[in-house]
Amino acid sequence: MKVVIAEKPSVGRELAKVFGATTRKDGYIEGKGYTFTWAFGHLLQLAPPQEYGFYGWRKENLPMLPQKFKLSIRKIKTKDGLVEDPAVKKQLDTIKRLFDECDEIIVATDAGREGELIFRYIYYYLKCKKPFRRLWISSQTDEAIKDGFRNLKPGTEYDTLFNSAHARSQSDWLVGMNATQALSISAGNKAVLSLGRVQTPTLAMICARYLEIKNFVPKIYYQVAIQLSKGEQFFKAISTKNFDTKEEAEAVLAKVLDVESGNPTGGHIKNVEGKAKKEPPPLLHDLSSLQQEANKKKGYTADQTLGILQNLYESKLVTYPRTGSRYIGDDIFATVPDLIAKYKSHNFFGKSAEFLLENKLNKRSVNAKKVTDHHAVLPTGIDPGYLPEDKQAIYDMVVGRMLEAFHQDCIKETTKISIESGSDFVANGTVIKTAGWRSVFNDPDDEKKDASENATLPKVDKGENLPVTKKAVVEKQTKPKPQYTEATLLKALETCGKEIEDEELRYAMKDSGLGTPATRASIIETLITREYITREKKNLIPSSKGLAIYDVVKEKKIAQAELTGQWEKRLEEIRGGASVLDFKNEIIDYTRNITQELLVAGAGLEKMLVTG
DNA sequence: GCAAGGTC
Repeated sequence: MKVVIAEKPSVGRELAKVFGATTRKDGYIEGKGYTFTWAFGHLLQLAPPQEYGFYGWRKENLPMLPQKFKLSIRKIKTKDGLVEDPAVKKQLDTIKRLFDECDEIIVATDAGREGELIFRYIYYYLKCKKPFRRLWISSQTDEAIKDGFRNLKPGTEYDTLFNSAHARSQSDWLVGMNATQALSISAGNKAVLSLGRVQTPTLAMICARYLEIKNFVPKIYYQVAIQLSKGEQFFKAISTKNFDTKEEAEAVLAKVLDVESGNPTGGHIKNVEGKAKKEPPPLLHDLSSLQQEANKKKGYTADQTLGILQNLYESKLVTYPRTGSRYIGDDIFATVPDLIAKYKSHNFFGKSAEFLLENKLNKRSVNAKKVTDHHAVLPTGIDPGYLPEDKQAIYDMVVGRMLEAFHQDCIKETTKISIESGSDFVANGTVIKTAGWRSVFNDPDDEKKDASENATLPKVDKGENLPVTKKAVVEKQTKPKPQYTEATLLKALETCGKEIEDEELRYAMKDSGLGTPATRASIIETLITREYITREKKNLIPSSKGLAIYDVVKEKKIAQAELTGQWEKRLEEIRGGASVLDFKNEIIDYTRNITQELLVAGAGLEKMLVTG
């Protein structure tokens, strides 16, 4: 018997279905000489400090550098504290029995670093010696699965991938556990002051933005605004220059040839420029883009959206949610017309669905090379029936985005009218000519609109002279960037690697950013639980505690996104066969340094924690 | 009491 182990039940069941295995047992499915079982993500984790004899939070224990890391069963919080998750324990027992009985294991965890780690932790924890081969697929269609099984790889081909995964895991433990204890102890051991490779740079981003806004000095400037009329229609134009003082603006205002100062047609049209602009549809949703949209439109937190989406996934209404890809492969694309057809008589999306069925689909979101462990989020086409409001809202965002993504470009026409009336003025306007994908929701254009922008402009010709019906000086001021919301923070976590100056580090982070799609919501929640940040309406604002910690760590590597870049670069080298030992030694060195530094630097925090 | 990673 061969046992196939997947990362999660949904994949295990899908594989079983393709093989025609149908005998459902508790925790696995049998049939056709195969047994299909699964994990629930990471069942095992690096054991906590006390399992190496580091009891309590004591300076004498630091830095904690286990000779050999141990694995322990994932814990859950109950009223009696942390206990081994009984569901995990049970599944692990099932896997152990199946591994004992089989003559070969086929590893079908997700095709990536963490997927490899999920399997290897189980394999080594169970002290299993059975041979294993690797299924490596990035699409869950029948064809891709069959093809993958015909091309199983030797398990050892992924040893270096496991090495890099293991190094990532241990490094996070070493730096995170030690830095957290060091800071907490030196601040008087009154509260958990957690630090980590991901959470601390995230906190730093929020604090830096907050301080930038707090210290922002707005600069006042002036513009002159005029209103012109063309027949019955009025439109607004703004001086092409900004003025530093009110006096300069008033001097320009005085020169305007408006009707009131005796000029019936004092607005001379110097030029009219029209341009058509194509706006391609947005890509399909990945988890992060969906969390951003849900935060913007409905105010849901990243964590809420993930929870709702997981729920929809468990009800089989949407595909796998924790994806970082906004693309699908050609195989999935082939199923899209049938999927769209399911919404033909939908009372809101029906029209869009019908349009798409009669027109060529836009393939912007179709690119197999950009599908990583999972493809973009799509509805499954199963009729959801009645859904509560929050689930309905998220479900509609998934369906609506699918319709948008395969829709046509939106065609806009921008018009720029240059006017002279004593001095130079300009009027801008944008008109949607063909709505294309924007017809799905018919939302107002979300692009930034300046106050000088006119929704529609009357048809005017070069050389015309029009009456200037109003004029005024407008006082304006420069604005700081806005505080982070969950939406803008998620975006920043995804893209922060792209702002790194060092080219190699930037490259190393090019498809990762800070954290992963599956973990970013929980990173935000951690910062809130620690009382480092609070939600104020949609904004994420640092607390005095958060700012005090930022002040202690802001110059240190643990607060920089670059640290992840450096690790990613080395981990990729390890995957390519480079020494694990060199990296581990560097991490141990760094752990020693940061621990020492924090044991000193945290002392100043004690007072803040007492006074609040 | 602690990381970051995965999932129910």
